Amino acid sequence: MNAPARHVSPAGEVADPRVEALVNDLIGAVADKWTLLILEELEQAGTLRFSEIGRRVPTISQKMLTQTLRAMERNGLVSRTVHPVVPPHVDYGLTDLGQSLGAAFCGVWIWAEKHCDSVEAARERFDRR
Amino acid sequence: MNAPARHVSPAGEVADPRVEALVNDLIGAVADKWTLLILEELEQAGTLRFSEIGRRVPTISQKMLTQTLRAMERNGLVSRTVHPVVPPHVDYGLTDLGQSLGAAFCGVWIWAEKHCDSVEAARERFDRR
DNA sequence: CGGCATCCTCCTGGATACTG
DNA sequence: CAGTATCCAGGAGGATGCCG
Repeated sequence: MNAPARHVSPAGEVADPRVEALVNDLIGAVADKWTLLILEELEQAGTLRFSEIGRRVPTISQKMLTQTLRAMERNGLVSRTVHPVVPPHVDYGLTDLGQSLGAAFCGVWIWAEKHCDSVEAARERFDRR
Repeated sequence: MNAPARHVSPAGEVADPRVEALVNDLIGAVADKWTLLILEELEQAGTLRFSEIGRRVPTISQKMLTQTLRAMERNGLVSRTVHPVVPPHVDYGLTDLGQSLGAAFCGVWIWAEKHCDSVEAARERFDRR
């Protein structure tokens, strides 16, 4: 995901271009389908094992699961705890940063739930041409 | 974007599976990099022409611009007004639905601005291995 | 169990050229 | 100006197999 352009914060002031590139990049990294779904699951459950997350997000392949978890870990959103036992046991949980992101996305989930009918209606109207 | 699994709303109650699929699909449709950036621009400017949006989001190709605007229009997020003059003049603006989505994403932008340093730090820590 | 490596396919998305 | 059409490369992402 490359880093696009200019952004003026909701507060109104124009951001320094360096920060801005970072922010846009960050939005791209974080506003990802799998990231969002995993974030949701971890927020609900607190802590989950690798395979548990897979079960809760059935449409994700384990490749994407690994990949997404790794990216989230790199971005400081999740913590990964390996218990040195056989068979292996790895727990994933949200960091404080991850939890704050979950809270930030809460508004979007609510929006989606509230307006999914409107969107569906809009789609049908649009498609009828 | 296919439609994944189960979702429990922030309010806590388990959603009806039909709504749920829609919501997840909606998240996928809406949590898209270009959609977010265009949403931001239209929210700031109120109304923009096709080429003006392109100028404000320099990294977007005009193909993706057309495509994303069309999808947003279909989802009822933007309204498209064609002025029948030569040369053509087309205005794009947010609908009420689009504005409400912009408001919902506001929290995410703020999060990104507030925590981009933490994320960068986390990345450096992670990469140092 | 929780991965990583490999292979292979498809779709996204960029570049370019053409039109009303 | 605001698109549509075409071509093409690269990356996303699924399937499978192996390892600690």
